[in-house]
Amino acid sequence: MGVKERKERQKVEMKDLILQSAHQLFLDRGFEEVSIRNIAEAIEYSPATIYLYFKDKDEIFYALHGEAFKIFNAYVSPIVAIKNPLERLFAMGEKYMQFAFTYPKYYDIMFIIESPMRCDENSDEWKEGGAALGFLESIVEECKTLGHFKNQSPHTLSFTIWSFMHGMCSLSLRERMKHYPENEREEIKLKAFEVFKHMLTNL
Amino acid sequence: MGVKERKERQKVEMKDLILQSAHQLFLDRGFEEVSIRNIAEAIEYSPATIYLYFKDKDEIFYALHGEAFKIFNAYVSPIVAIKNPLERLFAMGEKYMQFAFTYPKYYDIMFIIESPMRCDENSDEWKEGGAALGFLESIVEECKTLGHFKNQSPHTLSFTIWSFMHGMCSLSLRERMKHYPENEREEIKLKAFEVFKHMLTNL
DNA sequence: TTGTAAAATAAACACTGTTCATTAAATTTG
DNA sequence: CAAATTTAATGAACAGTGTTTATTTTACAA
Repeated sequence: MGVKERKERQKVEMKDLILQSAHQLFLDRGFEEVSIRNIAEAIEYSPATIYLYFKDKDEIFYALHGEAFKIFNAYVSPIVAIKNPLERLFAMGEKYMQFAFTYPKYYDIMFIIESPMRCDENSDEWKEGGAALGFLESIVEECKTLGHFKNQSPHTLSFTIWSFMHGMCSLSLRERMKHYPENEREEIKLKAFEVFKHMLTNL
Repeated sequence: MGVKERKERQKVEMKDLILQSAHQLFLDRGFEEVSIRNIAEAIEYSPATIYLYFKDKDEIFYALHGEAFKIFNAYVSPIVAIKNPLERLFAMGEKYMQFAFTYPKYYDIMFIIESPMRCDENSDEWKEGGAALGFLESIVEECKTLGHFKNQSPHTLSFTIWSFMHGMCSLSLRERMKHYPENEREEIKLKAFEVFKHMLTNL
């Protein structure tokens, strides 16, 4: 009877099991450092079994890509409580930084790692990603209604802000700040963030 | 007699041959996509021979890292002809972008790829890298003498500028702009650059 | 209980970076 | 010049990677 239904349920359960295991391993070691065999071993199945549920490693990447954005959105969401939109925008920037350095492996998957990165048309993996970007744009728009950012389109300005935040985080995560003395690195990031906020305030 | 000298000369010649071959292959396919065996095949030696001249693949990475920065510095250098320092700064930003999209594989090695990235103390690989950053700082300093960027330290501001430029370039190179319609991507980058320049002008 | 459909796997393929014992070449010594 | 020694190059292997396929095991239906 309900055998077909149960089979489908078991199928998604197995997919979840794989994903959950991959999730934890990626968080610890990073995407490139985790092999299909590692995941298989963790769930006590053979490597070939993984391929009955995911076409290839990229397919797992896509799933975790969406997952990471969900976690990001949850991480950032508390800022909605902030009334002043400019303050909220700045708080979002701070949350973005904190997220990047708290969950560097997620950040990698979301913004740095090279992978097919489809989302041409069907998208689906970028639904959560687009939500995060849309959230930023909506805050920028709200700032505009209060008289900030004169003559600037929220669309363009959002990308400008994202670019700065991402640049700072990815340069740091990918160890391109080593020419700055170790004890100054944290400070220079914070100061650069202050400078950028100042630039936005007087825009 | 001069046999020792000749041997040393041959040693650096061999190193150069390997590097030259690796250089071309990396430029075509990217660092991760080129194997030691590929390089060995290209120079018609066995893979093990590579290891007589380079400790490991990272060692080759370091060499090419310096090489890429030399090419970058040469690419940017024409802007010294520009008298006005603010104009020169903006021209450097434009050159930076052009370089990133003209030589994406170099840009990868320089700023994105994950690799030991030492330079703790001895440095040497970052000599050219530091030169590029120093060049930027000197331009910012010159802008300050002309009254721009009041109350901002060139050190911090340089990193702020670098962060924005790198963020924009790396988001684009790593395909994180796919949620923007294909025909708008180029425009949004140019517009964001304009916005950032405007922000700097009124700083 | 037998036949069939589905799920899981062992084994292989073609790669990867890297090491090491062995062979080949060049140089020094007797 | 021949023998001994140092140096250079390599073949073969190790342990790993993503992925595919033929085979076996399991689960269900008749």
